[in-house]
Amino acid sequence: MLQRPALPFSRQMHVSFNLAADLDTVLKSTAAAAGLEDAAAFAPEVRTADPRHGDFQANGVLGYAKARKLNPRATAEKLVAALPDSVREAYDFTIAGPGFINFTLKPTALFAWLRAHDSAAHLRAGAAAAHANQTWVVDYSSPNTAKQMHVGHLRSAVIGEAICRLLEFTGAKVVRDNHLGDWGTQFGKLIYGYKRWADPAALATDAIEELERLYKLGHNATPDGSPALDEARAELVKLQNGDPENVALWQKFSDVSLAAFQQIYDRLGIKFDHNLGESFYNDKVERVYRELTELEIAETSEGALVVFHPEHPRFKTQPFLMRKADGASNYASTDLATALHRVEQFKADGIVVVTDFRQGDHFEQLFLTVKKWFAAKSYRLPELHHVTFGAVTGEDGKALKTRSGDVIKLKDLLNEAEDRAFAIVAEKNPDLPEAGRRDIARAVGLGAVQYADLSQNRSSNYVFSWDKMLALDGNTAPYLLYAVARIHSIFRKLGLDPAGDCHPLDDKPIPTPPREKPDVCHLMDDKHPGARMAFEAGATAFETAAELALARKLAKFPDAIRLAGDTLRPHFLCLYLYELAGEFSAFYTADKVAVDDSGIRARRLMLCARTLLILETGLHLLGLRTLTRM
RNA sequence: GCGACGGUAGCUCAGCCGGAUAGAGCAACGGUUUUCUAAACCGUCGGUCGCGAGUUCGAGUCUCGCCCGUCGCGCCA
Repeated sequence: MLQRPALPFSRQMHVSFNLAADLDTVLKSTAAAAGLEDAAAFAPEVRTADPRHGDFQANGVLGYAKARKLNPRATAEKLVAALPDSVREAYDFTIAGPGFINFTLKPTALFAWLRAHDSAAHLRAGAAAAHANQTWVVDYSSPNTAKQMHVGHLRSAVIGEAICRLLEFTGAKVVRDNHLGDWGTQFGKLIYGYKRWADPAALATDAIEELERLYKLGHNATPDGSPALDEARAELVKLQNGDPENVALWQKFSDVSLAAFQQIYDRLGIKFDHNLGESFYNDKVERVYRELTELEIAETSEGALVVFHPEHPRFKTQPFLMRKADGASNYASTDLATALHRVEQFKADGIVVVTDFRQGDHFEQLFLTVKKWFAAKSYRLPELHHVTFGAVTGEDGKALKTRSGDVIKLKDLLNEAEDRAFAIVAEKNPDLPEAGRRDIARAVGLGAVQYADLSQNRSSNYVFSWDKMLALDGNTAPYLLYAVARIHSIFRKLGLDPAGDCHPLDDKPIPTPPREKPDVCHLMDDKHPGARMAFEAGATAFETAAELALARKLAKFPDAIRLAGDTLRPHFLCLYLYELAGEFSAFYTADKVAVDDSGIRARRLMLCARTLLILETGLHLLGLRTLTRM
């Protein structure tokens, strides 16, 4: 997997991105060099360590030695004795306890890592090995058309977008696909209501609001068993049979819905590549029925076409119902067609579907079915991931509702976030002009909502609390944004540009990182790339506890990215960024940056620049906008 | 009934392939500002990791049983 020589640090100024991964590789080959028996089976298990013990620790010796009835400490000593110079140059190491090997980066190696990873492009180039040359389709948000997005749509959108960005950062080509709920029986009632009571003025001002009103009217006018319900069903049949008038209405519903959704998406930094809703797969389900029937994966049961999985304890009797007894398709059939389309049209290596946990059974059955189907047909089988998340509840533990008990519209929720943030900004920073405060409030308010959703393990329910998400203490967006703003402030005061790279995720191609940097630094000048870090020239070695703690935390960024990307759990990145911001705040308090000693000042500016780079890169990966002041 | 997810400090949550003395924030109490944004920092207090067994050098983490909560389980998505 690693094509580069696995040296954590070498004289060629080549520095690995993920130090832990490279250390693991080196230790594995060291085991062979040290003559350990069965060395090929030795797994070093290098991971980031509690800072009290060092930067990284290798725990693998214990399990390895125990399985072979060896003395773990003696084995560890043998291994350590054979460590190559590359490791000796870069790390101090000790054997501790029963046989842990602790590695602490030497300040020179730490310095070299920070020197090398000085731009978003370099960070991305380092991270891109994980999903290089892969295409991933991410299916998220996926609201129903002709309805408002409400608070229940927040998590899928926010988590999905963060996952897209993580996958892109780790090298994947990402296809963002909004699998809209744009087909179904509700359109019969909506058309019924629309044809009788549509208000053109209301449609012009807030179309979605009006469509919701018309659906309710249509629904209330067509109780079970009524002749009106038959009429509504007739409208649905006409739509399904391609009646031009109803198709045009349906198209209008979709168009105005998408326009309304985009207003939300714009605020959350989301832009879909495709909006292939259920309707798109109408003419593609026949093939699914045919192939699954021919393959005898599907069978008829009680008039419906279903799939059972005999090898599965539950799904051998719990059917996957893919065509209703009346012949109509349902979401199982369209989801099967969707999987096929993503593989055939997008050449997906991975598919990620982001929905709440209640759909767990459905996707488990879907994926089991897809695996059998694709295997039988020799279709390429992508990685299939159902990314689930828990419910959003109020502080009483119940579903989030307005005071009057209605569903909270997402639009209103985002507005309230901005308003609340504005009130805080106005209080904390009254000197700022109105426009500046508004802009800060937008970033802080929306960021707070996004970050609150992302910072918690997505598997559990999450308690929505304005006060907690907008707090300046703790693992919150304002705390992180404040750290970013303080760093900008330092550079602003000194008249310096922290890197000219304040928006690290702008659409730049992933470049091959330049490997040489000029030793001679020039005055800051945008026309001389590579010279913009002039303020770092003459930086001396890190000395203070706060400098070292911050520097060491910075070098753990690759591990956070790897963990979040591998598990599709953005909260690992959040936690890292929070800890990094904490280290920075401690450093900021303990060590003044703008000191007279040029060497000290240069190295502290370098720490500031790297902290800013990684905080901003990380926050942008989460979908947040960062600020230069707040 | 079967299954998924959750149960860790008073509250809200982290805790990666089993690893070292289980960590944060809030709340409570105490301290820090002629210095780059105090929207900050430092400290103190706070634990039967739901309960009980088991596996092992080592369990919050794995296995089994039980309790509690949320949710899912045939024609909604």
